[in-house]
Amino acid sequence: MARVTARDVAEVAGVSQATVSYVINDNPNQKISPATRERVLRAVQDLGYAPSAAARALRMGTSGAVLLILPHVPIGPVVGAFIECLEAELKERGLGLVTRRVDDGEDLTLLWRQVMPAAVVSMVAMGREERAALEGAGIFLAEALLSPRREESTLSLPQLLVGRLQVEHLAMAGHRHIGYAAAADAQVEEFLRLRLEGVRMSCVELGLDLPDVQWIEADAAAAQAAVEEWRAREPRVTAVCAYNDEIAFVVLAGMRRAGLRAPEDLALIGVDNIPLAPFADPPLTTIDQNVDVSAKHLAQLVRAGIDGEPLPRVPRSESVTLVVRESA
Amino acid sequence: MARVTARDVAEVAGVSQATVSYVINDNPNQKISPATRERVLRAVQDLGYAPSAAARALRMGTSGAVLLILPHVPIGPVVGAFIECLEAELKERGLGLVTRRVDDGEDLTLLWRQVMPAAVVSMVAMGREERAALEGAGIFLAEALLSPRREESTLSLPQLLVGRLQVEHLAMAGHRHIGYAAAADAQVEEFLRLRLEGVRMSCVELGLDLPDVQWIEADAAAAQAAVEEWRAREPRVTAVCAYNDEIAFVVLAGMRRAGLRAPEDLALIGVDNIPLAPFADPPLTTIDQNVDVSAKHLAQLVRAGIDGEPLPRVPRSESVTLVVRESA
DNA sequence: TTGTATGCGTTATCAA
DNA sequence: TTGATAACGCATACAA
Repeated sequence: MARVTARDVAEVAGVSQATVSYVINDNPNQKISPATRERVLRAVQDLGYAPSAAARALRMGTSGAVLLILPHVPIGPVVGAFIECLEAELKERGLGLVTRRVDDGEDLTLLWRQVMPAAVVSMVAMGREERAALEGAGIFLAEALLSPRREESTLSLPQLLVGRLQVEHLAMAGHRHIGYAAAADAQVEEFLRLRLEGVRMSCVELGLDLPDVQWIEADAAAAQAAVEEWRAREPRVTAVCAYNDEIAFVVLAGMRRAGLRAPEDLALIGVDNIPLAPFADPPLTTIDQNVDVSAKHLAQLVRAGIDGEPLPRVPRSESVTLVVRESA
Repeated sequence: MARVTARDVAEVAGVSQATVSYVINDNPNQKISPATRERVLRAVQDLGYAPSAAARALRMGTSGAVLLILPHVPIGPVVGAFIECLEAELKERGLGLVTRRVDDGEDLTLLWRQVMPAAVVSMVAMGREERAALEGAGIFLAEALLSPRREESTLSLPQLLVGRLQVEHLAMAGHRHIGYAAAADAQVEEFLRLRLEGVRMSCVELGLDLPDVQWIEADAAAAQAAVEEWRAREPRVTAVCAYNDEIAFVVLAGMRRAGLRAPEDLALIGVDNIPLAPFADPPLTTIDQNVDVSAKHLAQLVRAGIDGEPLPRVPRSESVTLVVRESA
């Protein structure tokens, strides 16, 4: 059962292969008589013809796909939602999404040269030459970076701001001595660094002590120890920023073991607003990164970039919002 | 900045384009002198040459990728882990993974004809002709289905068993009247149906009453109402199977509002063993589907299938294990 | 309105 | 050991 090609279709329909191509692609500067079109379409149906993506890509110089380059972070609810949303948005615009996670040393050039995407959405920073090469190849680049950059097509996911918002909320509630619950996972090191930096900056600006950092393993007993460290400090830590909501859940488990309640004994604020955050005990106050709107913006950018239209004005920096529940 | 082709490399290296191809692919039945190979490789380096995936795919008749076909379910921690693991396993074997989520009516044939994968891993059932067509096209098919089928290359993710295990554990603890916390999400309908069916079957076999089903929205107050319904039943429901761990968290939140504790007032068991399960209050007893071992098996199957080797003997049905913590 | 012919970048066959 | 050459399936400029 060999592959059905446009030639087979042409033969059955009694037309030339070119005509098949015209019909398939609704080529605008080729008028096709309704009768021929009809015959061709029927033949396509009958034979179950599907154009070869490879041949098309080879001919067109691009696969038409959008390549999403992700750093090697775990795919949790947030990254999942981001991919899901971006995928949906692009699909609506007739674009397919190919997702690739890359390791640190990996050669990005090789990657996009292979995939031949029409556009690249990257969450890892690309070097100067890399960007030039992409431009030269006619591939539109949209970046979604943790550290902001002043480019038209770059929007930043402001991790620094995330940290600041956490502290501001706690300071507003009168806390002066805060702790930081860091994730002991090398994969998220970059995120952690920036969020913690944001926390530090904010502490300095607001005249608070620097955060008291504890590394949290996925273990309630260890978390309990960390919590007790905070409580034993002089002066005592009264509020904690968690790296994310998962860590916050672990901290809550530690507090429970220590017989402590949030926010009375120790206030707690997370990041991500995962679906389970409202169901923590107590419901988790957290920072929402609104990745769905980022995805929407990215999709708009990509769409315009591919079509060569002027880029829509999209916020340089995505909005990050505080979600107040009960834990802080 | 036009694309760097094998011809450019050949020119720089002072050899023919065919030679470049030989060197690149380590063609076994072509001896290349070390000197030539060296020159070619240097030229490749200098020009930053990367072979065109499209051209290669066109020529070879396959893109070499593995196509993962997923139903349109939300990408939570479990599906995320599955993808992640499968991706890693395949990468280890030099295979790339292309993930596609398909809607219900979507034409799968079109999909694989376009991607030209070397193998397809499908979580949606394929029709008889579809499978024949794939075979004809020389594409290896491995299925990971919810409903088992007796094929060599099909392994089932036994959702029925998941439900049974939940009930068996509860029955063992002496519960006779159990409730079922169903997810009110149309996307997971298929999973829900099967898990619930497993619960029903097990109830019948063990001589328990049929489960008392409550639909749980993502809302603690609503969950509280559901919990109180169970408690008001005559005879009273003493244990609940949740559709998954997320629903279990919601039920726990509802119980908390109702002033009830697990397992004393109401035992609770989830499914999935998500990372947060140990940190619920109380820590969640649950069923682990071990998707990582499924992924491993699938990767083995795919590898053998592509290489035309005899398929490794792999369990027809994946193992599902009970993880006992404190909630039941 | 339709058909003919060409090239996209590879790999692989065969002759040198 | 190497090089010329022919597909692979498609889109399009150009001829009819």
